[in-house]
This record gives sequence, structure tokens and C-alpha cells, in this order.
Amino acid sequence: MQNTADDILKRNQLSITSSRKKILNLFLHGTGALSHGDIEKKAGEKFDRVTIYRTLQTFVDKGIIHSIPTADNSIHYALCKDDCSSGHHDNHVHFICSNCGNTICLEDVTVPPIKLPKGFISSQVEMIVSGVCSHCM
Amino acid sequence: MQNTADDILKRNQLSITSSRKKILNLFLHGTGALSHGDIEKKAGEKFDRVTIYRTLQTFVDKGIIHSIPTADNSIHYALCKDDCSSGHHDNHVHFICSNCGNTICLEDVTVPPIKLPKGFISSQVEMIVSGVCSHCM
DNA sequence: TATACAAACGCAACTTTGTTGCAAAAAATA
DNA sequence: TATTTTTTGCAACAAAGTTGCGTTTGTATA
Repeated sequence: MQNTADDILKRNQLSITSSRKKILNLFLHGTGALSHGDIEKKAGEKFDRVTIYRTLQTFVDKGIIHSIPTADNSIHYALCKDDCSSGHHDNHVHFICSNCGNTICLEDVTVPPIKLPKGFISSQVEMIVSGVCSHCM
Repeated sequence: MQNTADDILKRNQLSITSSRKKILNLFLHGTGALSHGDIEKKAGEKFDRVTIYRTLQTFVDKGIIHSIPTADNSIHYALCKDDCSSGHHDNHVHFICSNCGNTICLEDVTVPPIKLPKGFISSQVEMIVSGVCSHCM
């Protein structure tokens, strides 16, 4: 199973367009998570803002990327390592570096199970750790 | 130590204004977390939007309320139970009900410790659980 | 309690962010 | 290559957030 932009799009039954390829490549060749704004900057004047919104939405729906909530009203997106086409299950911890600002998926750190009070039923758990990343130490 | 709006404002060396009192009372007498939009609705035509923005920012800075990241680009705010005037340390779990939409601080559920990869240093951990709350069961 | 000073508020104008409908352009299919 | 379907870009809009400034309100001092 290859993981070029073309392969991923094909596997998810998406038309292979230059916008999708370029945005997907930003994720494939970049290090961390990207916000809409990041993509707009990195892509330069290349695409319309609307295209970016729609492309990100499509990728989330297909399970190619997942969204990471942040405390500053700027959703970040990152590649799903596993196949999330039948519902997202990215139960790893996300790390936001307060120095470089990068958001990193700690794929190897799984979210620990927690015991909720009576009557609460959990369907998804997000864990976001802030601090200093290994590059900025 | 009292916890009326006036007391809290006084304790934090903030002028006691009617806007601050009303917004603070929404938190004191409400059940869950509130977004900027919630406050705007609940307060009716009472204050200017700008005042709400500035008041929330002041409260966060003073450690009276803390912000809760969400996946839909709408930061929620909730009262800090402890005194967070010297840095926030609200290490409890937040629950977002997918039915009623309420965000609830599970004060009794503490965030379990996690082991980060080498070189990462954690300063704050957020844990957001989505699902169905005890009222909506 | 009246006055002076400082802080907070409200307004207006603006910037940024996100959404929707539709015609043109580009992919997929035959 | 021709036809159909999907995606894109544009325009216009709606919502969210910011900034500067004059006016009002709260606080401190006499």
C-alpha cells in the first residue's frame, strides 16, 4: 500500500485534482498539524480559500485527516495514520508546543481510559498536551 | 471565603461593574460552560459584544474562568474551581454532550498522568470527552 | 458626600474567518 | 474524443473578532 497523494485519493474514491494533491502533500511532507490559515500561507496565492475549506472537509469526511481542537479558535488538522474511513478513531495524544507553536501527533501515546460519573457515556476522547517539544528543548 | 460575583471581583482587584457582575453571575448560576455566543444570547441586548470579549479575556487572565477547546471553533469558558490567579491548573476532564450540546466540567474526574516521549515536557493537559451526558440518557 | 482621576463601556469602523449559490473549468466515464 | 459528473473560483454574504476613541461609570481622596 503506497502513500503518495495520488494513492490516497484513489483509495478514497476522490477525483485526483491538483488542489487536493497539493494540500495533501503539505500534510504528507510536513511535520505537524496544519490549520486552515497555515495552508493558506503555505499554498501562497494558489487556491481560493473556499477550495481549502471544502477540501479539508472532504478529507475529514473520508477519514484521511482528523481535526484537533485548540484553545485559540483555530482547528488544526493532521493525517490519520490508520484508515479512518469508517469513523475516526485517532485515540492518540496531541501535543502543542508553546515555543514553536507546532502541533504534533504523538502516535505512540494512547489516551488512557477514564472512569466517568454514572450516567455519562463516552463516544470520543480528545487529549491535548501543551508544553515544550523535543525540538525546542 | 464567599463566592458571590462581588467577592470574586474584589478578590481579584477588578472594578465592580454591572457588566462584569452579570456575566460572572451567568457562570455562577448556570450549569455548564458558556461560549461567547451563549453569553450574548443569555444577556439579551444588554451589553455590547466588545464588552463580552473584553470581560472574558479579563476573567481568563485573572484566573477566574478557564477556556475549553472544542472541535467546532467555539471556545467555551467555565469557572475555575480553585484559585488560578497564578497560572491555570484546571486538570479536570471536560465533557461535551452531543445531544444537548452542554459542556460540563467533571470536577471529580482528574486527568490521568501520561508518559510522554523523550524530550517532551508537559505544562498543561486538556482532556475533552464527547458523548451523552447523564441528563440526556 | 463632592470632586478628581482612572478604568471600563459603547459605538463605529474595520479585519478576519467561514458559508452559499452558481457558472466555468477540469476530471472521470463511456 | 464526446459526454457526464465533479470540482473549482468568483461574488456576495454572514459571522466572529479587533481597535481607537469619546463618554460613562466606578474608585479613591479630600
